[in-house]
Amino acid sequence: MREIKIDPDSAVPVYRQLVDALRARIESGEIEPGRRMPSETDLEQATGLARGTIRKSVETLRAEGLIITVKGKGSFVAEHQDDATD
Amino acid sequence: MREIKIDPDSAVPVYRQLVDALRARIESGEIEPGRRMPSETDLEQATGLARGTIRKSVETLRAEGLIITVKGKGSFVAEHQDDATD
DNA sequence: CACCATTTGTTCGTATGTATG
DNA sequence: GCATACATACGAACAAATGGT
Repeated sequence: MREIKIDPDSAVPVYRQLVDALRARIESGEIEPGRRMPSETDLEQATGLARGTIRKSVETLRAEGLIITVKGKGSFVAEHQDDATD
Repeated sequence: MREIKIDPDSAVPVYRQLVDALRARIESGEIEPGRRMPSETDLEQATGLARGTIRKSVETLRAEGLIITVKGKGSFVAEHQDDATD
């Protein structure tokens, strides 16, 4: 896992910073639809954050519909349904 | 497996208590270098702890260099290299 | 060879306690 | 009180390596 820079002194909560970083990777296409996201353990190492915090970030992405999560397997970038109504 | 007493109400985390108990068995020579450690399942029964907790203890011993682990086989007391510089 | 039991490895789900701002 | 964040702990599903039948 590549390092993910988190600023613990920022006014932006660290879990939010991680949400933004992961969303950027998804929306840029760096992690393609159907591909697996880094595991929670990977993200712990990449960020230095606690697992509970990682999970809060991942849950946010899930709530946004950007990923789906399967127990025992991991989280995967949603195949979607781009939000564009166009 | 002989029972391993764990005090869930102790200020010492239960995974730490297990680390200490296992380290004592190794350092006393009760489990000799090269011999296999109790399996995770054995330790679950001997302690009543969850497997994740057992694994955390075992990982600590591994990090300390006291044991080596082989997937599908088990963990074995390291042949070492006593830390004594003597 | 196929099958199965044992064993460790990986991953997510949930809950509790503590501390800080 | 509430949100954030860390550590601990239990539970569950899935995966892979090993060894014996």
